[in-house]
Amino acid sequence: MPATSSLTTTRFAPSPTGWIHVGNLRTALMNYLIARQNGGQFILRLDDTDQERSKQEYIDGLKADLDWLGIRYDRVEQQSKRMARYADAAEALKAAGRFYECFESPVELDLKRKKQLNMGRPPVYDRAALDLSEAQKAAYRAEGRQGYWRFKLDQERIEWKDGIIGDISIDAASVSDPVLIKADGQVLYTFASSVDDVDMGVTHIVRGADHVTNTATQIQIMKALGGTPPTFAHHSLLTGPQGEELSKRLGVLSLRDLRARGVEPMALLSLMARLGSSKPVELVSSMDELVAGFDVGSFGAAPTKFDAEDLFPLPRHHVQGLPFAAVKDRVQALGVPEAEAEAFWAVAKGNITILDDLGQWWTLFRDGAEPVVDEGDRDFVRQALALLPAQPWTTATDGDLG
RNA sequence: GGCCCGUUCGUCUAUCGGUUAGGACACCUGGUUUUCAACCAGGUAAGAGGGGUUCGACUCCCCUACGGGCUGCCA
Repeated sequence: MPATSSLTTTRFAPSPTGWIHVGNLRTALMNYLIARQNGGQFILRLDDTDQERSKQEYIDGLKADLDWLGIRYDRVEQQSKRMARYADAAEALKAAGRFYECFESPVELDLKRKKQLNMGRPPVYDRAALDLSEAQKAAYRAEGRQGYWRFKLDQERIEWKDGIIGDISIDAASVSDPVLIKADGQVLYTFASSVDDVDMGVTHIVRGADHVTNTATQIQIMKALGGTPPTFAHHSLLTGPQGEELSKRLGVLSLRDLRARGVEPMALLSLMARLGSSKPVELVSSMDELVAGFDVGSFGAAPTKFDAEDLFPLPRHHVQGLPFAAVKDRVQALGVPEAEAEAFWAVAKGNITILDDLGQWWTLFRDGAEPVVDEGDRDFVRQALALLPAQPWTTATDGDLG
């Protein structure tokens, strides 16, 4: 084996079209841990080929989130800066006869799909453009139509051994030839990603199960590019407590939100490195421990139910064990007088799950509370109150009451 | 509709034909604690349904049901 191919290289390739959330984090962390485990490279790759939706704001946010978690990348790549390379790769595939130009409009394609569905047939592209003569193509262009390009799949069963799913195969005939270059010239994710993974020497790819079908086509694209497909592992997607789509609830699960609420990075990482795996979830104190105890193969292929509430036992455990020095600033920011700050922390820490909870306890300490007494208990409580010794009550008071 | 994956305690899962079906989290009980949390000890709790194959099936095969994913000139 050549020495160059033995360097484990993984990547986290988010598209900067939103904030990262717990689902993304799982993917990022798994790839990161694999690189660290093997002394390899971890690349942060910004899949920003969709210029419409990608925003600098999200790139900054995503870096800040990774930084907060201590997930360090060895280098950053950006697809929008590699357009020339994609153009070259596209030319090579055209020359090799693997790219073919099509002229159907999105509306026409949509119509075709609907017809196929109505006839009970799978909505797979019929490859009509393959039969277009040069004269016909010229005629379309003369009409002002812009061609878009599809990758011609070899009609065979594409097989691979998935690090989580195991042996899996997909028949290329059941998949449409993927469009890789749009009519406006924009390179699509499936293509850019394949070119990058080959060029950057990526050896292991862990991603969500939503990419399984993509993997089949990408394997063929990578091979056509002269590359060797990496090892793939597709982790199951997170669903809500009832098995419903998680996306609806993602608002409360964005990393920036969790950070704002005082969730500690190691608590979050400890959970995400184990959730869905056969290994017990345990709070670790360092990234090294996470690296040492990580095993992609221990994850199951079934969808993972995830209740946001399950996120908090670990942070609670962690936060309650923090020394005063670690939270001093946070406590004082609440307006707790310096003289009382440490005592306040000592009493309040046992009652919180995340640091945010301190706020309501300080309010209680400062303002006192309105007693909640059931109607039927009023007399009893009044009598009890009357029997109580005079304030102030101290730790000795309880002893006096016997 | 087609294709892919899946279904074991409430949750995440172990088991690779013969087990008292194991662990972790949650929960309950007891201990400890001024209270709560933490901690310690113990406990409740599971193989979707139906057919096969086999001496024997959670495990292998088929069907059904259910869940997830994909089926974009998104990623």
